[in-house]
Amino acid sequence: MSAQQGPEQAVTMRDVAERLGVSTMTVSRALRGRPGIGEETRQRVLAEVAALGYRPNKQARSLRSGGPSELVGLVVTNLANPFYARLAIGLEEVCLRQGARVVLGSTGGDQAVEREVVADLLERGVDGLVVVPSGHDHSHLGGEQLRDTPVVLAAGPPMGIEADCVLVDDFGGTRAACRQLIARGHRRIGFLGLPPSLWTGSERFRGYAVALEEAGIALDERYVSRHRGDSALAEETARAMLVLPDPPTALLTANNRNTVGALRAVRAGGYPVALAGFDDIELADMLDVPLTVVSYDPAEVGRAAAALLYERREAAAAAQPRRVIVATTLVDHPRPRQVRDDSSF
Amino acid sequence: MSAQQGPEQAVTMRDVAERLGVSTMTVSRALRGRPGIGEETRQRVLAEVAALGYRPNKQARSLRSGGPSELVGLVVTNLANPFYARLAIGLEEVCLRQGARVVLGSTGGDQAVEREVVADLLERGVDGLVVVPSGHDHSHLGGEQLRDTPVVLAAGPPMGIEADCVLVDDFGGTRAACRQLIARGHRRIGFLGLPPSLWTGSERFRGYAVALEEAGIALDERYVSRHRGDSALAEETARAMLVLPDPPTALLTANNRNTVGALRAVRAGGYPVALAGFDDIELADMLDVPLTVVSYDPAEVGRAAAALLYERREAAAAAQPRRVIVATTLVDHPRPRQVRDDSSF
DNA sequence: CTGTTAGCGCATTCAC
DNA sequence: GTGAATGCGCTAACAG
Repeated sequence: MSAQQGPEQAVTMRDVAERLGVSTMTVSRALRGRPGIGEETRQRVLAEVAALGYRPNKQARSLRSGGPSELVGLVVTNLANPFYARLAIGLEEVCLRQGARVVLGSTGGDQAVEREVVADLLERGVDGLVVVPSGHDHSHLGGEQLRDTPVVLAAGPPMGIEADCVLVDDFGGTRAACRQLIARGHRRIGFLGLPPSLWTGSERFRGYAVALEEAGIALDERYVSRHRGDSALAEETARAMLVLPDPPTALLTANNRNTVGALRAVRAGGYPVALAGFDDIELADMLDVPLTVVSYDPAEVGRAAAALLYERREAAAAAQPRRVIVATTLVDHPRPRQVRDDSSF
Repeated sequence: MSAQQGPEQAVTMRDVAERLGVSTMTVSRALRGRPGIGEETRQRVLAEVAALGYRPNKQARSLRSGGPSELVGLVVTNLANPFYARLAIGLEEVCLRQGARVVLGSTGGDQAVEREVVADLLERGVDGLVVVPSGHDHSHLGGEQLRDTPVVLAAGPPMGIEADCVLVDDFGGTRAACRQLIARGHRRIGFLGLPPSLWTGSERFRGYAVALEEAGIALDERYVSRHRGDSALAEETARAMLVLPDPPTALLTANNRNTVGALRAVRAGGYPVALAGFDDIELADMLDVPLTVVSYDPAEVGRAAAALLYERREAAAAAQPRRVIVATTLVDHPRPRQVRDDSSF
């Protein structure tokens, strides 16, 4: 139980050593499988360690050795966003192979908080940082203050600093989706997106615009909306587009909230409109409205980020910044995603 | 940028002290706002700290002071489960007020892994552990090995150990849902649940059974299924119930997967059946099938767990184990949950 | 008010 | 192969 009798001091290396009549160095060597110790001695030590239930203190170890803390910081706005949650899983998976764990740093999308979180994680001696940046200015993620701690940006390219990053193929995915709509005969395609100031807002719109251009379709501003709002606003916007004199026959939505809004608008109004959207939606197969989505694996973003982190450590620190793009696939009438994969709930 | 020129040693307290011609203690006192230092000196120190960009090393601090590491471990099966993700948010929120961050420990539902994760987190000197246990045997979460590290169980009661815990009102929530079905005139109510070996499986079934009993309705085993499967299996099971000679007029589902399966079965077959389920479902308002859900706030579980952790630290370590129950509410035709609440995606 | 001594738990470096 | 000294960065405890 967590409630102990006495202060119950932690067992230290010295306790093990004294009991065996050896020095702490011998214990240390045995524990870490280092050479310079007899096989017999090693066994004796390990036995005593098990008997006493001794556990090395990793903080002290990394302090003395100057080695890695085996802690990697993950800075995101909000884990409730399944993208981040799944990114975290991928990150943890790869970090674990290196013996490292992930420390959470939620920012709530606040740039000032992000700075604090980064500073705090650095004080904790993390070996690296994976950041999904909230703003456009990334200067706090570079320069002196980081003291050699590698940083990998996720889902957005570095701005104002040099750093490795992992991106989703926002452009290619959106273009593919738009192409498919065009291939199915649509020429008036509405776009519900995000502000151009956001990377995803800019790239996904570019995918839309390029696909249109490649097909020789002129971009009609009446069919374009780029704002940062909730799904209610998206629904409103979609509805407004669908009652134009010459309404679009298809809607391309650049993110989840817009997709949900568009779905509602279409369903409520019963418009004969094709839908395609970036990002998967749960239970999409159960909706009455057929939907094509641009799908990708957020965990892969996390895995790639971790890989970059560790590769950077191997390489000369000053090597060229690398950029990894995670691919997307187009999915029709998407099948349900298994979201809850343990059976406790 | 993360690529520096030289080894660029970290700035230490000594660097600050030497530059100012004072001792490291003076710097330490200034930094921690401790008394026993002149206001003027403090300002000089703080200025130099800022100038050098000095950051205290928290690992060294907690090592020397024997104080808290300000790290709390979260042990769950899988963050992709939104329950755990939101629990993590609540936990982080409260921990942050105490200056602590959350370290992730995913187990994948594997008991052996859970043991390792707990051991590893202890080696890292976490101040506390919040665990959503995978199995029935919690002995590895108690006893000597924990060395005074408080543990709080979440979503399941301690078994074989004494520990604080936070539970969801599985029983009450399910009973309320079942009562509502009964109040609406249903008497043949099917139940799709989890194995009795699981806490949630047992408690939620109890809620169902008690509600029936209170209404004087006999429990009919043909209407009861309790297995651990995916939503496809649940769909199959629901369908089988609905084609009975005397089919249920309502289905009560004890968790997400069963709810989804039931929804599919009902939708596909067009059966005139009422549905009620434990746990919220996204986009439930967009489905054609009306649904009542037992809703609760997973973040509250995290918050409560953190609170217990810190209260335990204040209290005598040997105080009585506490148990907090998080309330549930019944929601009809649930409104959409805002899942992605930042605007980057 | 400030500095000195000592040491947290462990590992590097060098003796032996 | 093993042990002693030394110090990682920081802070109690006591000195001045």
